[in-house]
Amino acid sequence: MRVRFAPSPTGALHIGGARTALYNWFVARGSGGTLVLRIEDTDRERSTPENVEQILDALRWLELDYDEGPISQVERSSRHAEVLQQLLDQDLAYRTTATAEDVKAYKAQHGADKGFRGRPEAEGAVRLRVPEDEELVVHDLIRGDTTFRTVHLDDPVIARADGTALYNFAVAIDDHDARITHVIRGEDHLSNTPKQLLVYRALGVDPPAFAHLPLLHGPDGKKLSKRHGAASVQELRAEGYLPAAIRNYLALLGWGDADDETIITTDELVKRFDITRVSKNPARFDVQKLRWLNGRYLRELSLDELTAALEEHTGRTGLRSVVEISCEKIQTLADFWPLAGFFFDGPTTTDAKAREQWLGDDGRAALGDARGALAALPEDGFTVEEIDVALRAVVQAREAKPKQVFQPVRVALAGTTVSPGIFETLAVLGRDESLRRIDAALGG
RNA sequence: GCCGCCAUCGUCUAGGGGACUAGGACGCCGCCCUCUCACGGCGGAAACCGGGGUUCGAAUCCCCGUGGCGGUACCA
Repeated sequence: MRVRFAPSPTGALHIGGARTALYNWFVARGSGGTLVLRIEDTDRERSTPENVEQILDALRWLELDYDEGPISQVERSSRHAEVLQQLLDQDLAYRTTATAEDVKAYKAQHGADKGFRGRPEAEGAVRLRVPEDEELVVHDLIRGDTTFRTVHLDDPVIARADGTALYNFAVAIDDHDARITHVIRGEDHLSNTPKQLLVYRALGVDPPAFAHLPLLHGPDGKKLSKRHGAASVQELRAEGYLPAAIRNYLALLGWGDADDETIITTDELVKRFDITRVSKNPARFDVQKLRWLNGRYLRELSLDELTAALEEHTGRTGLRSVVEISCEKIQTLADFWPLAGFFFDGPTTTDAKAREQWLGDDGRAALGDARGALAALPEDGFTVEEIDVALRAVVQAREAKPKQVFQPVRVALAGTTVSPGIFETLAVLGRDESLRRIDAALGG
């Protein structure tokens, strides 16, 4: 199999596009075939070299490698011109100056469901001749057969007046020349397929196999955008999601097999993925589930791996001991700093409500007792076990509930009521720093 | 408007005529664990869009309706 992924290089690799890339990759890898990249860059306005590079970078980050490409439509313009002239010579296509308004007028006269047929002229855009009334069947690996009648189809413009090729024309030529066997793309291309089928016919070649993926929407059913948290792979990366988790989540967004499992390794996915089992319904992107899944993947990393990932993400070093005690509390790399930043930057989050609740008269009294117990511990005895014993003794002595002692300490150290385990936090912070922070809290 | 695609819990899905008191996962709720938040464990609420057929029997097949989405560019 020769499968091709054709991103539209607008800079960001949209999540829907990432899923299409992933499915293409599954099919290519699963069949021992080849993944070819084809860049849809005939619209030079937005397809800058920088944008193309950003897409490739996102693909590499997701670890979706391609064997060939990128094929650039712009670079293939002479080939497109050659085929165009051929179709013109064979009278399979014709030039016309008819505009969109002319097409509208034509329909007003002949009926809205009648496709536009133009009159050949010496100049103008090139339109492909569409058979008068014939049934064009799109065989789709996911949807089965869809029939389009050519009467409804306008003669499509395949090249501008200046001779440059348009998408529906270029894509067929490029895919054929690249010997593509499988075209897997978004459902928004389904209606374009009959036009491409006509181009293949004019070329006198067999079309590839098609599979049209259902579209992806945001949680509200609308088009996915930044408003929904993230719309591109680049944004997911910035928010600290792992490539493996994204691959797993995206694989399941529109596909599932009889096993119905949720956490599946990429290797297993490649083996199991079956394009014919892809869902026909549009799916909604649910960040909640991705977060959960990402948390599962995060917790499967070794301490060293997670530390390295977090140090790269935060740009800080020396995170290991803190990572060790907070790893089960984060779902993305971005969750780490808000939770554990206080270890390094001090209790900067001034949570007034927390101070009010836990550092009132009772709290300060408990904190004072806790300070005494902690200060009694030797420098080299400031361990989780010893701190545990010492603090629980304070709880006993005060005939208090554990949290009545622990929470004031937590607020003094972290500035908030949420942190890793209090004994672990104290041990990692060390005796001196812990006492310093407690004194600061008591003094304020 | 015209052409086309789609329709199972809030979300992602399993299901392909009897195995369905419709299964799993996220989320939600409750309980357990517990120093907070989590993690983990246990339990719960929660769906076949509507109407007609076909059939002994329909979530599953057909038709209509409704709804959602896509295409309808000298964009891709």
